[in-house]
Parts: sequence; C-alpha cells; structure tokens
Amino acid sequence: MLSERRLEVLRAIVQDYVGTEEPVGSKVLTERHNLKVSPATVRNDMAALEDEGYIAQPHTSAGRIPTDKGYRLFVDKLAGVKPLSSPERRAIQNFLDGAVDLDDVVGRTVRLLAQLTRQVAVVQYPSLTRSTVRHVELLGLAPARLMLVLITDTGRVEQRLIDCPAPIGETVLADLRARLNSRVVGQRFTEVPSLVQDLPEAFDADDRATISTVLATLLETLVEETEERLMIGGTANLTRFGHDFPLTIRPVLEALEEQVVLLKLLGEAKDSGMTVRIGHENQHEGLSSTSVVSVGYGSGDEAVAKLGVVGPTRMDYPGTMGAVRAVARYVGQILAES
Amino acid sequence: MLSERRLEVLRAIVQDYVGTEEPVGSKVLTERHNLKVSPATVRNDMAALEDEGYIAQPHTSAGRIPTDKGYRLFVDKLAGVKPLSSPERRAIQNFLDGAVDLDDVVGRTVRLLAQLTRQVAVVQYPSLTRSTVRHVELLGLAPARLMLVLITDTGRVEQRLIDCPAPIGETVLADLRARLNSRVVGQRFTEVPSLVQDLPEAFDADDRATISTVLATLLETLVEETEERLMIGGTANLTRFGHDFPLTIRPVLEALEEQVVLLKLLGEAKDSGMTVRIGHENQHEGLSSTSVVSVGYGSGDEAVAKLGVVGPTRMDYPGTMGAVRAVARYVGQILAES
DNA sequence: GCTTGGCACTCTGCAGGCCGGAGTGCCAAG
DNA sequence: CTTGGCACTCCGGCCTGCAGAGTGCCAAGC
Repeated sequence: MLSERRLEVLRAIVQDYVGTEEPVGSKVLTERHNLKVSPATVRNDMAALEDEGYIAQPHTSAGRIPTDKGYRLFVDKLAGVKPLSSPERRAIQNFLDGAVDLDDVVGRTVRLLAQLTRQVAVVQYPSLTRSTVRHVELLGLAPARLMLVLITDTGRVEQRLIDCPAPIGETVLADLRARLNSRVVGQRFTEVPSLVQDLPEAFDADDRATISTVLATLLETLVEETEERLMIGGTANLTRFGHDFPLTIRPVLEALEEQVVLLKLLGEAKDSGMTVRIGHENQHEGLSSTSVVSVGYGSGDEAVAKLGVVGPTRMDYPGTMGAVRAVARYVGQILAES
Repeated sequence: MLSERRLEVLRAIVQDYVGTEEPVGSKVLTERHNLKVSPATVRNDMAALEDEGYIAQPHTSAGRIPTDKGYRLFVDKLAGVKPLSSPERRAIQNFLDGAVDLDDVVGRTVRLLAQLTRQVAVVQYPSLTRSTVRHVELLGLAPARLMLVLITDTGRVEQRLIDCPAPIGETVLADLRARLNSRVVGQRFTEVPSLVQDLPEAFDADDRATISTVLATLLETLVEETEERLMIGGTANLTRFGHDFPLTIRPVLEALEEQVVLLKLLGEAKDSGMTVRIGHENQHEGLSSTSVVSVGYGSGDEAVAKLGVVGPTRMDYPGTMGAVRAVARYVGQILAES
C-alpha cells in the first residue's frame, strides 16, 4: 500500500502537471508544495510510484507525468469536487434563465459548459424514455394524409407524416384525438403501448385500419426517438490541447462528429452521480488521450439525459467536475420550471 | 493587360500549388506543364504577375504562391466547374435518397458534402421566408395556456407556448383554428400578416385580447424563425489545413461555432448561382485564410436556403465548386419530392 | 529503516555554424 | 521577345557544443 506521503506526492504531481503542462521533477515539487522532505526522498517516492504504474517519465532524466492509472487514483481518492464560486453560480443561473425553448436551453447549456470548463461540451437532449406525454395532436392535411404531433413534458415536439390506408372523417379524427389524449396525457412513454392497445375496437370497422396505422406511428415515434440527439460546442478549445497538434486533435474531432460514439460514451456512464472516464478507459481509440466527465440531469429526481465535457486527460478534474455538476443542477431546475 | 501565356502561367501556378502545397518555381513549372518556353521566360512572366499582385513569394529565392487576387482571377477567368463523375453522382443520389425527414436530409447533406470535398461543410435549414404554411395548429394545454404549432411546406415544425390574458373556450379555439387555417394555408409567410390582421373582429370582445396574443405569437414565430438554423460537419478536415496549426485552425473553429458569423457569410452570397469568397474577401478575420464556396438550393426554381463549404484558400476550386453545385441540385430534388 | 546530501550520468533543448539546393534577377546574345 | 548563363540570396537540414534539469545510487546521519 502507498504511504500517506506518497499519495501526497502523487497529488502534487497531478496538480503541478495540470497547471504547467510540463513533466514535474523532484526539486520543484518540494519547493512548490511544502512536503517537508528533501528532493531525494521525493525521488524515492517517485520511483515507487513509477513502479506501481501511477506515473511515468517521457524519457530518462525528464520529470514525471501521471499515467491514466495515476489520474484514476487522483480522481477517486485524492481530489474532491471543487464547488463553483457564487459569482459563477449566479452567472450560470442568469445565462440559463434567458432561454426561450428547449433548443435554446440545450444550446445555452452547451455554450455555458464549454466556456466554464474551457473544454468541449456535450449535451444530450432530454430523453423521451422517461418523459411523459403532454399532448398528442392529429392534423388532417389531406383526406388520407395525417400529421401526428407529439409534445412531451420536457418541451420536445416530434412530428410524423402518416399516409392512411383509407380516408378518415373529421369527426372520427376528433374522436380519436380526444380518446388518445384522455388516455395518454401525463403518462410515461413506456406505459403508452398498453394504454392504447384496445383503442381501435371503439371505432367502426372501416376506420380501424387507419387508426391502427396512427397508433403504430405513435409507438414508432416513441421508440425511434429514444435514440437521442445531442449538441456539442467549444471545439475551438481543442486547440489548447497540446503542442503536437494534428495527431492529437484529428481523431478527437472525428469522434465528436460521430454522434453514435458520443451517445455510446454518455450511455456507458452511470445513471446517477458523476462519471469520469480517463484516457484508455474510453473504448474509442481516438479518445484515448481524453477524459470524459459526465453526469445525468433531469427535471425531477430522475435523470432524463446526460451532459458532460471532453478534454485532455491532463485536465483540472475538481474544477471540471464542479462545473459539470453545477450546470446539470441548474439545467434540471430550468426544465422543472417549464 | 496580361498576355494569354501569363494567364496560363498563373493557372499552372495555382494548380501546382494546390496540388503540392509548396511554393512553385519556374523550373518545375516548365517541366510539369508543357509551356513550350524556357524557365527564364517564365521567370519574366512571374515577375510581371508579381508586380500585378497575383502571386507572391514567401521569401526571396523561394517559389511563388498565388495571392487572394490570384485565386480570384483563377476562379473568375481561368477555371471552370469540374463536373462530378457519374459514380459520384450516383453515390450522392443514393445517399440522399435514404433520408427520412428534414433533419435527416440536412444531416446527410452535411456529411456528404464534407466527404466529397474533404472540407468543412455548412448547410442552412430551408428558410421560412419563402416557404408557405402547410398548417397551423392550436392546442389548449390548460384553460389559459395554448400551444401554437406551425408546419411549413418544407416539413419544418415550429412550436410556441402562449400564456393567454384570459381563458378561452374549446369552441372558440376550434373556430379560430378553422378560420386561421382557411386563410393562411398555402400562403407565403410574407403574406400572412395582412391576411390575419382583421381576424379578431370576427370574435366576441371577451376573446379578442387572447386572439390578438395568438396572432402576435404567430407573426413573431414567422419573423424570428427567419433567422436560420444551420448544421456544420467535417471539422476534422481542418486538420489537413496546413503545417502551422494552432494559429490557423483556432480562429476558424471559433468562427464556425458562431452561427451568426456563418449565417452572415451565407447571407452575403448571391441568391442565385455560385458564390466564391476568397481569403480576405470574407469580412470575418478568423476566416481570412479560408475560402467559402456557397450556392442556394431549393425545391423549385427559387432558392430557399444555402449550403457550401469552408476550406483553405488553397483549395481545388473547380472540384469543390462541382461538388457543391451537384449536391445542391440533388438536395433540391429531394425537397421537391417530399 | 527512513531520510538526506552528494555526485556522476543522461537526456533535452537551444544556439551557432556550415553546406547544399532551389530559386531568383539581371544581362547580353540570338 | 526569348533564351542561356551566372552571381546572389535564402531556407532547411545537419552537426556540434553547451547549459540545465532531472535522475539513480550510495554512503552517512538520525
């Protein structure tokens, strides 16, 4: 087991390296952090830490830098979550309060998060899975052509065009609309299928085919749209990544363009609490020198989606985690109000 | 005026430089393009072209590279638009044909364009300005709370929440819905204000305030949503930009995140035909070493929005223009069909 | 047994100097 | 106007040397 002091040395190394971006040696370490031991002692500790795989040297006679494993230990045991200052919190609130609709909320959140952390921000649109139905609308566009509009409690609107097998009358449509809404409004998406199952039976045989089509489309929408959309921002911050640009930044940009990758990334994170994935812990190869800090957010106690940031493994974890958590909370509040 | 041969020399310089990314000298020029004159002669021509500001040398005793002015002349007079090969055209068609809704069309277009040109692609969502109304829907969510849903002929859906000054009855609402639709369906957005102006008069005094609110919201939506949304993709291609990374790429990424900048960029382009803005011709400073190739696209003969690519001034203009034009055409077709 | 100072060693990064290559500009001849 | 010749310039690569930072190890001290 690592002694208390060695952990302290590791913490000091991580903090220094994150600050300076340069390998850190035993001398500066004793100077900057009052470790109360000599450089020689620290060197011994560093040798031990290196044996255990927590730090590494880029080349002989250079200082040490933390490994993924070192960051992991730092995040798990050595670092807390740094709360934001109250001006920062006020700024968040003010900035988010100005949002006019869901798109705007997500857009603002992305920008905010990118700005606060100076990293790439990723925000998932609230998922439909855990949402409830606020309203279902059916519009007759033509005799045998309908539009289905689904409105969720998170303010999301989905629409689908439906080609009916047979024309449907206005009164039947109104009837269907009314029955549909009385059954599903306020209900969870997952409940909807069983709630509408027997609806066609209430109608004339002539209309049943059409009504089944409508219901099928509705259910499809619920399922399909569970594949999330997301928004990213702050990619310009990637330029602060390192000195060896093209090689580092390219795969990251590519990964960010693949929504599938990002969704998988967020999906792998825990549903509650904050998740930090460091370097190679991310499956995706292009992201092997980045860390992802993510957290769920939601209007109630349950998370309806996730948000987070992607940055270099060498990042300010406490600060980033603080910002991510704070933003998630405020977004949750905003969603709950609307 | 520049002689025929000098123009030929300029063309050769542009082509070579675009291909090799290196300043091009008189010797290789005579070798690679059969100019039928000696290097010395070409040197004289180059000196003349430099005097006129079409080319420049990075430093004494280096080859020449085209200036913005040189590219301008090249694009205007020396280069055509390179048509795509038929496999390429087929690929475009196949790829776009799979789209299921408007979002998907735009998304696929962006990816396609980025892939074809190996540059950053920008696609504007079809504008509401020139669109017509397909349907307006009013939903009563609560006694004094409505939702307005606007559906356009391009398949776009906008929704707004409305807090009414007074509760409104279902029958009145149905009446309003019917009247509203009978007046505005099929009409251009620009016509709508005059068409609905006198609508409140048809209703009881009690309801007029509410109805005015609804109409105001509708008009607001029409105006506000004329600010376009857009989608960008292929940012990973920025890494192919040049060797002097951070300085070049950063401002570009920043500009790309500012939708306002991009919209202005596209907005400045001609409504019909292709627009090429080269280097400093773009107002935005961050884009001073990039060129923007854009073109309008639309479902009919009129453009409803624009799309284009952003790349280094040193780009393959004929090829890029060909790809942009072709994609715009196919997208137009897709929109017309749906 | 841990801590410490000392010391030799290694490696990077930078500055300076050298050289070859590529390209130019100019000139005089065709 | 075109061409070959020639002197000149400048970049980029390469080597060298040197200072600085950092390490590992050892022997002495607490």
